[in-house]
Amino acid sequence: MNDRSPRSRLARPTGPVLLPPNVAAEGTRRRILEGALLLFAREGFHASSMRDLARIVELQPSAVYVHFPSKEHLLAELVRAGHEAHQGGLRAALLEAGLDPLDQLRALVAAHVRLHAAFPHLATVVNTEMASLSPDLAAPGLALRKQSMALLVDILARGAASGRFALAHATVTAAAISALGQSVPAWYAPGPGLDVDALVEASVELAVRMVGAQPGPR
Amino acid sequence: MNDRSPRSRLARPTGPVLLPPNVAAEGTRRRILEGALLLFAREGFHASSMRDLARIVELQPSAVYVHFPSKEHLLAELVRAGHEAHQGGLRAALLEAGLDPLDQLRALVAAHVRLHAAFPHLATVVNTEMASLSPDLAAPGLALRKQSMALLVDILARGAASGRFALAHATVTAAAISALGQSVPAWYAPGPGLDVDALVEASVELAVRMVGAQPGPR
Amino acid sequence: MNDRSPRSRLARPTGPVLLPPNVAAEGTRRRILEGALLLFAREGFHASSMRDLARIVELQPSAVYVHFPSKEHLLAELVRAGHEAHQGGLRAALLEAGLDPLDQLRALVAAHVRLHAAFPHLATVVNTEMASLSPDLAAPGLALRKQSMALLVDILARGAASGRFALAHATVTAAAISALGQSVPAWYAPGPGLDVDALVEASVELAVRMVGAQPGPR
Amino acid sequence: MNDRSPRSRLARPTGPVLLPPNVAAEGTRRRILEGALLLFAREGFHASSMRDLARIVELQPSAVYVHFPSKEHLLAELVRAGHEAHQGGLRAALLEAGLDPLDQLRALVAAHVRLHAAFPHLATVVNTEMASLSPDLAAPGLALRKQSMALLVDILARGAASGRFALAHATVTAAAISALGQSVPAWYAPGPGLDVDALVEASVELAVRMVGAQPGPR
DNA sequence: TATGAATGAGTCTTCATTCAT
DNA sequence: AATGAATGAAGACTCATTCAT
Repeated sequence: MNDRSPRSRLARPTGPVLLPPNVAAEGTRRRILEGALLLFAREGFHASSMRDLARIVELQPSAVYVHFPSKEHLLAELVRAGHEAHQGGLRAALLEAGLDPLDQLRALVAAHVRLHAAFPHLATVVNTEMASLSPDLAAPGLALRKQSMALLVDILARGAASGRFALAHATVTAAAISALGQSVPAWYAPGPGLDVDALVEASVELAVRMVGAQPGPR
Repeated sequence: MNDRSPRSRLARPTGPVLLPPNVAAEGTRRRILEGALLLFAREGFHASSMRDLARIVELQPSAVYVHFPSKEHLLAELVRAGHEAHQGGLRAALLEAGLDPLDQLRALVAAHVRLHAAFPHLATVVNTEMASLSPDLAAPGLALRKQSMALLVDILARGAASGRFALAHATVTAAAISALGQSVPAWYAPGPGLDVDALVEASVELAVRMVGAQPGPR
Repeated sequence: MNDRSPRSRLARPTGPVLLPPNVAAEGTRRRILEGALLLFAREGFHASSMRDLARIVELQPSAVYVHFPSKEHLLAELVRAGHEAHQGGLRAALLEAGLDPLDQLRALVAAHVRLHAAFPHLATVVNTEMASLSPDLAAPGLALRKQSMALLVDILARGAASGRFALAHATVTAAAISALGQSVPAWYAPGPGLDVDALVEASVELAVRMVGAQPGPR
Repeated sequence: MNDRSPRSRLARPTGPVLLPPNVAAEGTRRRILEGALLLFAREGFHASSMRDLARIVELQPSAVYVHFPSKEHLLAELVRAGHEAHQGGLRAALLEAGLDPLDQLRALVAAHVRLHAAFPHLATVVNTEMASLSPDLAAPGLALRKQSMALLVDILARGAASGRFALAHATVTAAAISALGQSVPAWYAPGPGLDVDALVEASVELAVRMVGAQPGPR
């Protein structure tokens, strides 16, 4: 899972995988993206300077512009990648789930939480720095985000309609489940105390409780 | 939706109450604090310039420094006020609740959510910009935050110990309940569709479900 | 010689006498002058702010303007006082000396050095900060300075003409004697190792040697 | 009196040599250093702004920071260069002098005065603006200064011990000789009236008289 | 006589970005 | 693909000074 292969002595191994597999970038371009991700996640977009980034990736500031046209485009690329990975992860999970809304909820929440645990930096940047994007560059992400939320809302609606869920309040429940995942990068660090699978399992259980799942058909 | 009534030019009405009652500032100092709150919440601390702030409060940038020694101190003051209001709100709620952990949970969650709904700008700033504070200025807030979390964790622990709660996982549950309130400013706006009381009620219900509350003693 | 009398509890005794007797200022005005003297001597005129000064004299910056119209006028006052004290000191010394150029030289150098040892802060300010004065405010000081130099040059000239001195070079000698005194504040601090009288005596001896004094008439 | 010959607009002739040979800087970096030297010498460090400097060297203020990290570092570089040139000049002179303290004194004073006459701007900055340096940046210069003074003090001590000198007072004599050179930039300008060689010769003679040199061995 | 709030110009420095090489 | 020098705007903050009280 960690593909660090021996590289030239100039290589700067990045340790854990920071970017999801849907990011195609390689070489310097990828290093810049990873540096920006780390930097933006740690300092925030506006507190990060191109000089800081250049230092991290051991390049001159001007060299960054060979690969990305602006600081904002860097952020846009990360936000886009993050949203697509998220959306892709949710859709893939739903595809493997059956038609039962409860199964679908379990699958969706598991994927949602797992993604936030696996890519905490990216999730942080996506969730806290999208406001720093101009409307044009933010639009695609916003659309994906809306779709992801719709996925959850739809499951809740169908579960409620079928009597499978006893919702306290659809919107509030959706928000709570969404927040459950989004808050993960803020507090969770994988470790012996709580591994990712246990985190996911507990989160799923909480979601199931929140929707007031009724005894199933079977 | 904008209820600012026509007043004298000098009045500079601030519309809704932005700052909790524990903020003692008056006059220009208060106006600066409110302007900073609005600005920091909307743009983020690092994206907000003292020039912007000065423009908002209709002062020269240098005049802001008559009242606050630095931009960071402005943020620190807001963060401090926010944390104290939050802590105070939680403690007051607990004081009125009985000894039953479930009652305490209800009271705590209600206060937590209500505060986030009543002071969304302040909550946003406190939750997203504390990292912009130097360790010295951040410390008091961090301490309060820890205490607030301990309040919740403690209730969960006592409820679990007494058999009143059937927790899926204490830490995850605490995080989920905390996130439930913290996410409110990001999506909720009081309106006919969902008033604050309904939001609070639904939130409390979700928390109760999350802890797996068992039929009470009586 | 130190006239510190008991004053109100607000009084801030200034310790050693910083200003020569020809400075008439009293009360707050004097305290400001002394504070400015200390500050300008320590930090330099341009590195000293009115806020710093106000802090030193425990006043608000605006209160300083009640006594002096500007920062530059403060400096001008000090420079004027310094030059007048210097000039006065030299003239008084000459008055007591006889007609012999060597006696006059002794008297002049003694006064010159003694004044620099007695009022080192003032001498420092006068010698290093006069360039910070606008031509208008600098003019009186410049004139006095010229006169003081003329006093020395004249003695040298008369001594040379009468065969009493065997000068190496009139201008260079005058400069060296002048510098001999002016450098005192930079290195000398009264103490057991070298008291003022010894400093003065040694300095006079050096000057006498520099002019190549010949065996006297008698 | 102004010998700048007509050259291309871009040449920005600097006229006389302002910096000693031990300053390696070239191109823009050197121009900045020279501009800063002129400016600091004329206005004083604190009265000189980076804008002023940028205007002098025909650059944007920000471009100065490409070459020097701060205004203070500019000063530090000048002070360092000045001290090293001074120290180097003194040592070189002593190397060529024999073992006789009187010869050594002559050599030392000649070098001391000649350097101050040759690089008056640098000497001015070194002597008057070192106090504007933070302790860290001032330390190297302070150390060199101490060594230079020790060179003189040592010669005096040896001359006195050997009976070659009849000192009035070692410390005062050393201070006077030192001041003799340091005061040069304040009053001396090379010209037909007094050329550098004559200045040096006269200065050496004054120093010789000050130490009370006795008839030599030969 | 002194204060507290305010001003407008200025401080040093950093920013994202460009461009010739 | 990358550099080093440069730009012009903007950053936070300080300055000397004013003025109503």
